[in-house]
Amino acid sequence: MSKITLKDLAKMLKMSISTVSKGLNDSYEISEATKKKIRQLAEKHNYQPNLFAKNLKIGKTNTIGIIIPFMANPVQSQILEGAHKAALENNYHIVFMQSRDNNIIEKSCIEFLINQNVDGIMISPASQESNVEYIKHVHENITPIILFDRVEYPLETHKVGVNSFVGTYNATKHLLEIGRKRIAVLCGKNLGVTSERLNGYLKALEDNSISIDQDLIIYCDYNKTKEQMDYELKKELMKLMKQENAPDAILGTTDTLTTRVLGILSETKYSVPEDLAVIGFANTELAQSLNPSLSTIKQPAFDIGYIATNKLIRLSNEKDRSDFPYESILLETTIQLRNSTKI
Amino acid sequence: MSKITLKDLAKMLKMSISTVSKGLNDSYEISEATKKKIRQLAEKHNYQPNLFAKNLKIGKTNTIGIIIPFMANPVQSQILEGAHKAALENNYHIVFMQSRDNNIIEKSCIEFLINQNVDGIMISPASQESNVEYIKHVHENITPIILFDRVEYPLETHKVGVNSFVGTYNATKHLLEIGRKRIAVLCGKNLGVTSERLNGYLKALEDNSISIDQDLIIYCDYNKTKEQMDYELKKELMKLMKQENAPDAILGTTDTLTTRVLGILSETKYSVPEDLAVIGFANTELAQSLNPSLSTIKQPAFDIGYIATNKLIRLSNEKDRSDFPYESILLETTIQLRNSTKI
DNA sequence: TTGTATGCGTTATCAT
DNA sequence: ATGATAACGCATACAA
Repeated sequence: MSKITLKDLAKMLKMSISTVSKGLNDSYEISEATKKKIRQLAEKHNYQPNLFAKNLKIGKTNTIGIIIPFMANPVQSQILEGAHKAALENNYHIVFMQSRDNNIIEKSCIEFLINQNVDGIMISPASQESNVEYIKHVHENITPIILFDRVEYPLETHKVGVNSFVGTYNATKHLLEIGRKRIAVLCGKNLGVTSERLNGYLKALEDNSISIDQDLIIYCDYNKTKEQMDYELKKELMKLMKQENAPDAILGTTDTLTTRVLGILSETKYSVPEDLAVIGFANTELAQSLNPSLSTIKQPAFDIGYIATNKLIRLSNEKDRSDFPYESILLETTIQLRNSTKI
Repeated sequence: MSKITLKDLAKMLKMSISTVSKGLNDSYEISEATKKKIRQLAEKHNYQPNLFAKNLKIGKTNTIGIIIPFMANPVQSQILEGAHKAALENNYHIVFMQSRDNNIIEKSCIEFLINQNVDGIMISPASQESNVEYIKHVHENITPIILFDRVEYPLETHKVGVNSFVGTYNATKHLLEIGRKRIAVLCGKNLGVTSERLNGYLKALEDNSISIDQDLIIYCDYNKTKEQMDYELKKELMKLMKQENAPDAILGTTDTLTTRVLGILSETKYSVPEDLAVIGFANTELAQSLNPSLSTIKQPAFDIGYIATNKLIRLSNEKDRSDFPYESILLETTIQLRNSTKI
């Protein structure tokens, strides 16, 4: 029941190994008649080339590395699902690593992947300035790197993410349309996605002639523990709510922040959406199980993974990278309005 | 910047390739002095053996296959995280596949993994009777298979899952303690985990002298679409609620069912926990963001993945599998009581 | 204790 | 159009 090899096929066909190899690789040197015979026998025995031998010979691994912050996270696992599909279709393997939003772990992930001889790396950076020099060095000298998800990062390469600006712009616009005027916005400190998402919010206010109040912009530090983050966010929020000019809506710029703030609010006397309308980035199916159901900005996470992986695989096969200029692909988000922003 | 090979090291050390190889593999044939020299140089140049050459030679791939129903699912992705850690620690790779709860896809996943020459396969079966004969055949003749998560499946092998019985027993007991007597239970049709989880529920009722009402046992068909499933579950539930003897609590035996029923209830006039207390299997952090926060039976998903992977790796390295009898490891669940079951 | 030679399953170069 | 042979990097049986 052991694997069939070229040698086996050659013996059965009474041909040489190299003829069989060339036949299966559709070489112009082999006659159609022979190719047909070879293919038929290979098919019959379900011949599968030994990837280890092949890769050893070719010097490629047909493997790409993917570095994500956390895999047990709805967006990330959906991205991974898309990446998985693309890899499968191209006969590639994936080695995935988790940076846990930590620069040092991130670097060791990259080093590990390089040692694994991957043909390329996809990374969603731990932060806007994590390992910039090192990543640049790897990209230029060792193996191609492309960015996904968190694409606001100083590296010239392919980037696949979402149009953050439009997502928060539309969400903010919606809040204004239902009559909310004091919109608090939750941002990730040092997170690459923050600036564009904040810009969308600011532009929407500006376009609707609402003055901007810096107090309504709340930054949360992802480097702290969940408990610490929740505690600080709650404090900040409660301070605002007690002011004369209390907010009447909340916009979450990341999945994490959007879902956590709901838990925080449920512990307080403020109700959603009566006191505070809530909308934000969130990719969880659970949004509709929440009470009230949560209005969300949904990212095409699967597509991000799928497209990015295809890009990387193609890039890793280019002889000369300068032939193909780098692209930034920003997919559009979709807004799902539910009860948390009901008028 | 290309990789350093044994040949390079040998040249620098003025030794033969085989001496260096043996030295690095700590062979008894090599003197300590030489070993030391070899190791130092290898360390200095960060030598990493080429896995493709090594595997080609050894005939092992150092790769295991993992088949899960869906990866973008909290429990599954947490299991995968544990598996990932174990694999990393043992210098193994993971190729993961998704069966999408479908027997046919499941079979093709197995075939794919066999073609990849994996050293073993971990599987969470699509259903209780999916591909039984084929899986048995693979396990006995091709590559070892172990079961995780959904371990109620007719195959003699290592199994790593949770103690389903105790989980639902305790949850049911809790519902009784807070005074609920008419507990509806949501089950997955044809799902391996169902029987034990249902048994836990039944035993708890029995121990508390509550008579069993078959009408309160609701089966949901995982082969239908989400919309269809939701529709049918809602209908069933509403029918019960209109009866004289309406249920006053719901127990969900899977993550999917527990979270979905919340969404369904929020569309009705019935409130949680006043009309219906809700508790069930669920591994999502979001449980506390829900309103009311959801009481859950939590599975040690990370541990399941970690332990199962270690088991499989060890099993794949046994010369004679019969030396080591198969084990069934059932980890305990934990119950987190929150507002959805408040008295 | 160290070195030489062989082969794992491919692909590719060079005959024939 | 087909076949013999070398090489990829490694481990190992055997020779020295």
